[in-house]
Amino acid sequence: MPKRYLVTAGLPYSNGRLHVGHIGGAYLPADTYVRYLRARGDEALYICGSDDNGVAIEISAAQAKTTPQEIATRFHERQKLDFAGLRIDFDVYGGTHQPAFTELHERFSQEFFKRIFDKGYFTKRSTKQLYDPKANRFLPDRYVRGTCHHCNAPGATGDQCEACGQMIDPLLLIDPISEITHEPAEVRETTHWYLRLNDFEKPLRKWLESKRDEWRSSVINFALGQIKQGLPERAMTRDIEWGVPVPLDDPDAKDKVLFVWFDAPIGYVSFTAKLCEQRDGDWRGYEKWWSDPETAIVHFIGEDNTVFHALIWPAMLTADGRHQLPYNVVANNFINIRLSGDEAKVSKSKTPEDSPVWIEEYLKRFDPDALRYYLTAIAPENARTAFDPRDFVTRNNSELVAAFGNFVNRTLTFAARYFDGKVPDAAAQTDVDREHVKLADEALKKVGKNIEGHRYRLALEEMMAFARACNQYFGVREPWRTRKEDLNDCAAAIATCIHAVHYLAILAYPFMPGAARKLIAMLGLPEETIRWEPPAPLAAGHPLGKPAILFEKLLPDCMD
RNA sequence: GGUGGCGUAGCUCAGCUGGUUUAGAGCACCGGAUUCAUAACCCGGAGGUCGUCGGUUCAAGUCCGACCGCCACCA
Repeated sequence: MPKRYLVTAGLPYSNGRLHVGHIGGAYLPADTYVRYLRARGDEALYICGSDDNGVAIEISAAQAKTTPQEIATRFHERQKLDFAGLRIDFDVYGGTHQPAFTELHERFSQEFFKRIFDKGYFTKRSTKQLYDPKANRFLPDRYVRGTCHHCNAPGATGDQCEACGQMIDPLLLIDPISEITHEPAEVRETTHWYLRLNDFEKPLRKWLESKRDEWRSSVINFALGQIKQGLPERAMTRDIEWGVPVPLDDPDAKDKVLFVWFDAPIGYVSFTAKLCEQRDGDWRGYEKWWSDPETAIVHFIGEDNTVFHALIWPAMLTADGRHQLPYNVVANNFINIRLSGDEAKVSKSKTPEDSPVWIEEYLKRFDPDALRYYLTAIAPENARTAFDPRDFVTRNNSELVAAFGNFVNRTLTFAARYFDGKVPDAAAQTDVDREHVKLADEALKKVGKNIEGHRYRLALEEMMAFARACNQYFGVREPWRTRKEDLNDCAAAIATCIHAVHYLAILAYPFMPGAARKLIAMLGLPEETIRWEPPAPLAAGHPLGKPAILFEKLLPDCMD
């Protein structure tokens, strides 16, 4: 058993707004996991931050006639607010090019690169690439257009021809034009450093095989499949200005930066170091988290990042040799959206700007916990799923409001009205009552086990199954009847229901921290009492807080 | 073309290493009961030859093969 956990979620790229798919895919399950670990009593850190480097931000900035730094910082701040609004609580939210983090991050990245270089794992090689003489820069494939060398159709981009659907070799494109300046592009020679991933095939395969029982099979199968096909060399440097300068004393390294995917995962390490510096005044504290084998490092990512987290990053770590490999890589698929019946990807241009699938918009109008609940319920753990606004409303109303919230509400209003807002005496508890408490214990175990296995959907269902069982129990015990016929029996039933509410607060905490907090307050308890263990029954006479609506009911068309 | 995934009630999906399941849940639907509760809750009912065909097995949504249909990634 690991002694402590370091949890990361894939760094969001800071050139756009966050939507529900981002959250449900990585940040929310990771947050849920960390909350659970802490409630269980484990030491855990949750590390994240923005990925600020790379050509896309450089080009966004050029188009918006501003600087890459301005773009990166603007979206960094907005994304940070989105996370906070959803109660996704990182211990540190860094950024690979944010003022407070840049210095440490560049140093870590450059030293990392240098150590791998010194060990001889890079191959230096020249290639030809398209160049925009007016913009004075090499052009990524997407930023070139020309006539297709397969079918002679105009307007093909450097990666694909829309007319014939074939892949384009940008160097063969006829009359290539830069998308940046709309001037003709020319071929120039450039030099890059390639990481020989094939050098690591054997250790990576062995390591992945050892994870077969623990990891999601899709991640293992994908990674092993890539190794089987043979890992290629990959360029770890780029011809752009915005990024971490290549730290080599070589004229060919001038004006080049590290490939974003080289420095981005190092962000996990440099942000940890920054956090240690902020907390304890010494950045070196990060070693406890990254080098001590008693720490388990768990990466949460979207499916598109699998190759980097399961192969390239582990290869980098192996080459460097100073840190341990990930304990688990939890990859989720994408979440599409279903608007007016059609399923589609969230898109900056096609998704309406004020659609609640954008987190900024959602938070203006709705409860963060409702979204956390729904995104966990549709978590894309085995396959892509779709965010459907109408389904969101239905599940909010029929599950959170009608089942979970209703049980809490009927229990606490009953206690407020007929027992003076105090916990009644449970002395007359029956076997039925004790059975119900046993069911609660089982729910706690099952939900915990499923979270440990990264089966969040199932875990949430188990929580809801218990909430439903609570309503059944309430119906069986009929306190509204026994109140008039046998007050002691009624008291025992309501005391048991209050105990069950306490269980629900604990069960809900990893998924819906806000609701859990409200429940704890309604139970008249101090906030810090949430521990993932069977709660002691509240003493008879314990004063309860004021009952309040836990989840708001939504109108069917409120998301339209 | 290669690789991986998916195809189970009207809808959204569970069913992990084959045998207590006569195939499950939620929603929607129908009937009933109840009044503590945000017309919420509770009980009952209806609804599926588990994509198709073949195979392995005492036993297959669950394993194997072929095929059909969707999707993603790679070429």
